[in-house]
Amino acid sequence: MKDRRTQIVEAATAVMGRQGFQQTSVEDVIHEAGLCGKGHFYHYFKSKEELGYAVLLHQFEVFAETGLAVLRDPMLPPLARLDEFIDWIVEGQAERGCCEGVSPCGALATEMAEQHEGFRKHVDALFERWTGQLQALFWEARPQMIDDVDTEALARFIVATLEGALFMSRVKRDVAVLEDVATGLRRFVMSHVRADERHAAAVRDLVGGTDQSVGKESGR
Amino acid sequence: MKDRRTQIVEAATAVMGRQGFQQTSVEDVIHEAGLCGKGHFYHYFKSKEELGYAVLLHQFEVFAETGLAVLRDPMLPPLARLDEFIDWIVEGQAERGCCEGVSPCGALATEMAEQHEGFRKHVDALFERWTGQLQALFWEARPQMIDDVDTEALARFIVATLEGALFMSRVKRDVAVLEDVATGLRRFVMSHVRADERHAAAVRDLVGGTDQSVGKESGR
DNA sequence: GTATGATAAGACCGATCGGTCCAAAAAACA
DNA sequence: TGTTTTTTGGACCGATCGGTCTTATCATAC
Repeated sequence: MKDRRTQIVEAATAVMGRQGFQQTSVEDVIHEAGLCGKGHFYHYFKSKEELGYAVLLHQFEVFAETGLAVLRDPMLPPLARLDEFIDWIVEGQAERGCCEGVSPCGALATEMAEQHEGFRKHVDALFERWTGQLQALFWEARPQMIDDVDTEALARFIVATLEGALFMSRVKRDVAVLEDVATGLRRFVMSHVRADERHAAAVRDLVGGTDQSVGKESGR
Repeated sequence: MKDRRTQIVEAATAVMGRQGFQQTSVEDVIHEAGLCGKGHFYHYFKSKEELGYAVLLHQFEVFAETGLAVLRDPMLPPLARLDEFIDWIVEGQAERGCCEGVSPCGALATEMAEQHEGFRKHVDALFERWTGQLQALFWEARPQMIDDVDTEALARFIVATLEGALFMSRVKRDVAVLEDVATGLRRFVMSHVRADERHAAAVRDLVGGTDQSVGKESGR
């Protein structure tokens, strides 16, 4: 049973995901949350800005609990987890028709980061967690990888590329872009893996595979 | 000698690059352009939206004339031009301290694309031009490249990655991210080049190079 | 019963902003 | 000199929005 506050945050996340932060008035949020009167809203939040932080945080938690969790799945070898994670991103975007973003920096976070310093730092913090998570994964996978891999740079490359592809597919309203980029990204990661390890638990169909979206499902 | 209209557009591009489209009032633009009275502004523009289109277009032209032109430089072999172009992106971001974006989808275009359909289509159009330009480059470079390269996918990969890295470096206020990604990107492109061609006119210091920003200058 | 706090409903204020309109000065042109 | 266009400067309108405040209803706990 959720309390009112989280109910409001979830409603706000939904409506702001559709319209953006600026474009959403607190009355929109109130209406979406099904409550009546501003008094009620301001009983739970000091200001719209405070709501903004809560929405950002909520988005982050959703992303961390569903997406980043895949990167830690103890049942799979590290590189397979990365594969799974990329799938998860692509599938999510496909399901949503490339609009609103589950991604840490979907339209919403992107907009808010640009808005003011406080929001920017929150978004930055998630980038940090995300790349950190990937770095840990590569650290774990280092037996399979070539020797001089800069894990931090590699992690950031992946984040930046996915982020850019997410944005691009949003603008083009076409998942195909993201799918192609995901294929390229797998290939790129593969080029950091020892040749004699490339068959095993590692990245699937590194060349020519175009059907990333029909992969095995993880518990979601 | 610029006419008033373009003077206004340039002022608007500057101030909106700093504050965003929504956050910039027409009075801000008027002030930045050094003219007085709204009447004067509305003498040249029907609405703020019309100004928005003009700003977007202006940004595109700047990007096309300075950035995309590098990709067509007839004095250099194709892959060297790509190298030069990546340099240009990194240097631009470094000069601006990772804030406002010369990039086609700097903060401004990103925000506006999300704003309404018309803006989105304009941004999409530039993506198309940009990837088209890259595709043409790879087509020209095909003798040096391995056989089964999907030039469209490769071009889009580059655009998405640069876009994402630009955004990420903006959020982190740190060019290092972009520099690392650029290095990775060169490596990725390199993996599509025939092994026996990797020395020549092609991509510079593909491995371990960390000083992309001190490259040779092109006429800019 | 009564005090407390959640809920409902909405009037209201102050500020911002996009856009219109007007009138007078200045400049360009005849 | 007279006419037209540009420029100036700002008042003003209507709408939106964030935020405050008030009043009333309802449930719960003590």
